[in-house]
Amino acid sequence: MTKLEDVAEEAGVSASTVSRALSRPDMVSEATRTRVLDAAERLGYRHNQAARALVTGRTGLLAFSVPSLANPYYAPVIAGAQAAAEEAGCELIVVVTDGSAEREQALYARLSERVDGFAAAAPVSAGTQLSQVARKRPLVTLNRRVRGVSSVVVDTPAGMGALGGHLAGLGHRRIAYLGGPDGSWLDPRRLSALREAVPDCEVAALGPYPPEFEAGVRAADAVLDTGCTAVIAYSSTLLIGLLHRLTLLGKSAPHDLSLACADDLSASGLAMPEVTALHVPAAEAGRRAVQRLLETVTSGPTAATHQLLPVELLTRASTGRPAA
Amino acid sequence: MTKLEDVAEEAGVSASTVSRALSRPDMVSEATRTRVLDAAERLGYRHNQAARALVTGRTGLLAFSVPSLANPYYAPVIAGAQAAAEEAGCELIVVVTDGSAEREQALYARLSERVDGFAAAAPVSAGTQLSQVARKRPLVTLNRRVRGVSSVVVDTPAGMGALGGHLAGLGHRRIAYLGGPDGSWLDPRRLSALREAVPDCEVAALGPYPPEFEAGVRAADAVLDTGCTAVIAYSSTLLIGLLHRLTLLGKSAPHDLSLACADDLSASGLAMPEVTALHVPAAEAGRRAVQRLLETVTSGPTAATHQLLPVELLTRASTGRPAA
DNA sequence: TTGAAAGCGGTACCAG
DNA sequence: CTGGTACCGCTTTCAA
Repeated sequence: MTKLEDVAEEAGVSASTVSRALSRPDMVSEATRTRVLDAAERLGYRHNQAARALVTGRTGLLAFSVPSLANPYYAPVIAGAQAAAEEAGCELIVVVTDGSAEREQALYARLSERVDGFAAAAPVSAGTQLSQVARKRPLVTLNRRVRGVSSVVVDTPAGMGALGGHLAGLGHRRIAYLGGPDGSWLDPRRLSALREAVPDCEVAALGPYPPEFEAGVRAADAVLDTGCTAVIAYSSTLLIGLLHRLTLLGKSAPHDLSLACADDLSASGLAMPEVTALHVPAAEAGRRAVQRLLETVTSGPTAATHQLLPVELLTRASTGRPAA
Repeated sequence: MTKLEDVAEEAGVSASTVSRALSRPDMVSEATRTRVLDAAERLGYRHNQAARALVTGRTGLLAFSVPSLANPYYAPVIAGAQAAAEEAGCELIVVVTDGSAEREQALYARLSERVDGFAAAAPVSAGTQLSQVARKRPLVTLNRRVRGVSSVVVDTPAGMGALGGHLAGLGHRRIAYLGGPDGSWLDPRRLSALREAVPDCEVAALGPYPPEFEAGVRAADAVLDTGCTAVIAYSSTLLIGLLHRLTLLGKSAPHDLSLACADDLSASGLAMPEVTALHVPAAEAGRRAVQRLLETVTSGPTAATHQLLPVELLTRASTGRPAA
């Protein structure tokens, strides 16, 4: 591999100068800079991250943990995170936690000396544990807010409020909410927001359900049993399963039941069955989390920031007035 | 951070001895080994990967590329890969390529000096490009076979043959195959295998389709237009979309149409609608790919190996005799 | 079997 | 603004 010294020789300067020209361009004269950059280009020079990490203490690696990859929700989140990391010349180590606090803690322990920081999507560890981690390493949580830890949260609770308002406005008085998964920080907040938004309605909270097609299938009968005229599923895969089963039972939306989803459907490539849903800026959330993480990494510990990303209510054909 | 020297002091030996005790236990005496291990334990010593990488040239990082994370197929694949990497003390850098050859090449260029090797799931780059990469860095392909490059391939073509035999045995003579995605190496091989297995049948190849619910919805009419009595979808999400649309049209399986999936349904949490499908050892495939990669990394370049993993035909209620 | 010493490829301080 | 030099933490000769 071509190293600094090779470039130095090619450019007729010292290794230190090459290092500066590459990392702090403003510390060398215009002339040498171009000469060095030229030489580096000619030789196809690339930084040796290990060597750099050894002296700077920064590895250029970020850990990004997600509860699961089976939920398509995280596909755009990771895409956004990856894009942000790449722009900063960093790489993402994606780790799946299966929604287990132990696995989360294990990964913090295992990786804390290998990465510059952690982004944790929907972590289930105790708040105190997360604060602890944040004291040792830069940490940003996604869809979870902990005192003293920077976070990016998609405001689905507000979206649930809007969704509730929409349904109540159509005349619904009994609404079912298919919640889940266990340990979710957002889930109870969505439910509360919904209840507050529709004080005149009865809200039947069902669940928890995993974000899977089959869970939606299973949930259908429970939903019908509640006698609700509208149902909100917290995830798109859940909704699709529900939809499937209801169709099989000869129920159609919005005629027999209004159907809505508290999650984005576009990740599932779902526009065809026109389902009322919340548009969630998932890629943006992933991007923001990593950007914020990089700020902390670069500028050292600062006061925690909490970003709340708005969601948009997309009213479509699956919701309507309840049957008399 | 506690370093080698700290442990050395604690154990009353030199740093070199600690290094040996930790990395080549058989090179030190029983007594010192335990003493060193004790000391290391006491101090909570952890290797500094950067320092180690600088001298050994091995980073303990593996790149794992996948076309997409929206397809739940890759969730177990990555889980298996991650487990194998973790057992070897390595970390996985997961990169999404969106099925683009340029992005694949870009990632090889970007990462080739940062990782010990590459595992590429369903890469679309030209075979010559992949061979080229393999010459510079250990490379294992998954669901793609290239001369001279180690590979792990799930034998879905054989599975398609079995599926075809099953359908033909039931009396089907016109079978539709919903294929995709573009650039897939396996896809044409599955189609050929199907055709060979059912020489008496007419096989209508539809597609390519992306592995999305909505694509399945859209495909339904095309399927009905073919007048086929059975349909095989290449991915589970596609199948679910198809199933939804067919149900909506009042068609039921297997009465109106036999339905099968060339992909595993369990990743989608799908057992309820009893769909005939291939069971694909996805986690095992991911695990094997990484294990083989690690072998190459450890033992240096050896002859390429090609592993073919069998799939299992799960015959369920969605397939039956065609309606007279 | 063990210790001393020489780097691995960079960065950053210190003179000049 | 530039070059010389001392490390960063670990592995690996080379001697003892």
